[in-house]
Amino acid sequence: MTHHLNPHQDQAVKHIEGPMLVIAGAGSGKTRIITHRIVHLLNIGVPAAEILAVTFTNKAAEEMKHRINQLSFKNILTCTFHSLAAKILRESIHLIGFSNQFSIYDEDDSLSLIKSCLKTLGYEDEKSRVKSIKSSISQAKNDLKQPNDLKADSTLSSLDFTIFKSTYSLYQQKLKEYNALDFDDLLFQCVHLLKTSEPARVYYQSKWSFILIDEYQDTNEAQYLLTKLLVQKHQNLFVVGDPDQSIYSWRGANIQNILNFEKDFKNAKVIKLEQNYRSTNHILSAANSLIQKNSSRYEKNLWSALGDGEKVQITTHENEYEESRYVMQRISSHHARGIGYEKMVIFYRTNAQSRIYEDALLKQKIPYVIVGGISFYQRREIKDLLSYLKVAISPSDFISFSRTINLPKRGLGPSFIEKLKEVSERASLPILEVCTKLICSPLSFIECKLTTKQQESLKGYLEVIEYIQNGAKNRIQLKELIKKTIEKSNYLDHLKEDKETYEDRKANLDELITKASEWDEENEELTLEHFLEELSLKSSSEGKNPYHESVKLMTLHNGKGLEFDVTCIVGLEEEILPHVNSKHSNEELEEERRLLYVGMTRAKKHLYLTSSSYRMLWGTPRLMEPSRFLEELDQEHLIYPLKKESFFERREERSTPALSRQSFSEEKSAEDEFRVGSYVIHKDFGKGIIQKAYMTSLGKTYDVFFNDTRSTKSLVAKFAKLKRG
DNA sequence: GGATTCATTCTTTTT
DNA sequence: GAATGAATCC
Repeated sequence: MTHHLNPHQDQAVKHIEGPMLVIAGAGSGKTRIITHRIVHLLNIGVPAAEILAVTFTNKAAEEMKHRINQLSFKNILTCTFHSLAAKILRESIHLIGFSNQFSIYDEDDSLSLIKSCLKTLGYEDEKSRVKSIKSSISQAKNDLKQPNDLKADSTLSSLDFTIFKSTYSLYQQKLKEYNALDFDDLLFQCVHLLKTSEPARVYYQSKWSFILIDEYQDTNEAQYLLTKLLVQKHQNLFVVGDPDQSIYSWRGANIQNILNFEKDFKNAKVIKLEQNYRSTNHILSAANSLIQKNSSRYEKNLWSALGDGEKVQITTHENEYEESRYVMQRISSHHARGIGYEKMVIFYRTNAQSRIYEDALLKQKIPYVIVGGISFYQRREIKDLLSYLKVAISPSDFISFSRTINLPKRGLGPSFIEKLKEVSERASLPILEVCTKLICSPLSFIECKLTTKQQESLKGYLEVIEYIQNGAKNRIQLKELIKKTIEKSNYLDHLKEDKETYEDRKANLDELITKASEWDEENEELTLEHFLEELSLKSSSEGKNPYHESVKLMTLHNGKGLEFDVTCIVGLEEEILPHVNSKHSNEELEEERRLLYVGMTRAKKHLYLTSSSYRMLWGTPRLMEPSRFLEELDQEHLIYPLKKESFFERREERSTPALSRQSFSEEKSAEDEFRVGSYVIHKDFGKGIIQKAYMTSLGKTYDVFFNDTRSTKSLVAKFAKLKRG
């Protein structure tokens, strides 16, 4: 950005003491305000060590550090809430009775722990609900509720509640036993620490006299309390956010935190930044017209001095292939006219939608990068290897132990693990120690009869672990440590079992080694613990070179904070955006609207909103309805390049039976009572939609997709008495 | 104990 | 349609 600070920005940057809230609309120079304010603080003599900048993602934290470094040589702590909490707990968690060498469990780790808890409690049948239990636990922790604080909720049946409560309880007990914290615990325990330990509170409250928080609208209860605890002494809290871009309520984010800022912090100053430096006006006005449909918001109106620009282009296509072809065409055409691929983005609501665009881009030989998605550190081979390191550091970490003990196959399968677990629980010994005892003094744990072969392989495993432990102690280079771990464990044997993926996975391991050697160079006194911590908190595999000449593909959630010349938002259909699961409540619906708003406001010059009439969804072809959000956009900023008649006439046309062009149906349906796309009601199955109409030996037959069961049934007309829906 | 096949489930977003 | 889990067979 080349502009100077406008008066509002200047006021924010020059602010020094006391709480301040900056409501920063999309494209109003949010990050710029934070970085400039930090530099301003440094310039007036605030020591770098007293400034703390908190962001929401690792990417944002790194970006901020980078931008500060462009303006100043001083080193400022920029981190995410989670990494801040991890840092604090590493130093001080012993004050509340945990070991400072805890492991951090990611989503997968905690899921498998919850699974095993359910099993222990005898709820075998509840396996399908692991995920919902996980999210309930997560929700409870975000609200800082321990198992005993829970009250039966009207939404849960009493049995469900019992299951939930006891599982949560056992899960916490196991985490402590395994010396592990999950993501939510990092925040939870950190708040707990600051609340209960006076010395910790005093220490951390005076450590940072200036705290800045980005994306404040996304804070949850735990993050809010952590913030409050940390700023209590100095009250120099500077938060920046935009309520209209709050898109993480499903993760516990509480929009009230930003809306109540003035009440929470006495004498808070508020500044609104409403000038947008990113988009041209048709785009901006269209986005404004959408977000104004939300009822609960902090009123503001963005404006831009960048001219009218182009109207927002709306198109509907026959099916998702046509849709992707159109997007390809637009991308190529802009590229031909001189816009680099890296300035273009394709946004979708769900990750599952990315595949068709990958295929299309591959076919067109257009370079692309998927941003977000399956992260490098969540790949199986990487997690396996890191688990080896984790067990070595944290010998009670049962989850990492059971992940690695039989990789490669050592003849030490589930039943062996089960037995060990029992012994370890009964003797309350770390799982690794049980193994050592088993080898050194086999008589003391008689129940575990091992074959000689098993003993040998267990010995082999322990040697690997021992090697890692010694290596860590003697500060061997990480690169060396990882290389040797792969060698000594014969892990590659395991990968070789799947020849298809072997090369890829091996390449990933090589990349891990490369990353490790980069770490070795960057930081001499880096310990293995630090390395593991950093990796467990990092989910995005930020591309090697972010400015690479390639089209970006990502979910709308991943788009926050970015901007693109050419922005395509695809799949604008009911059930996708807004997503099916968000349609029950108005709050969730408003969040979907904000999500689209975030996507639209990424666009600088060209914005495309596309949709399909038919789409393969959950394995079956479905007739899709255009997203309600399209109707909410102010018409004067839109254009429908593919059709002469307006989009709404098309919509009319499609809801009448005279549907002539259907790629998924047969033409025979012309004289039938129901046609493809008609809504019907079945007395047992409820409301449905005709997907296919055809003749069989039994007569007219329809394939009907039923909303209630989300499945398609083939029904013979004369037996199934279908009514018009 | 291990591998293969079959079946079922669940499809949102992520630190 | 993918990915996980259970059942079955070696």
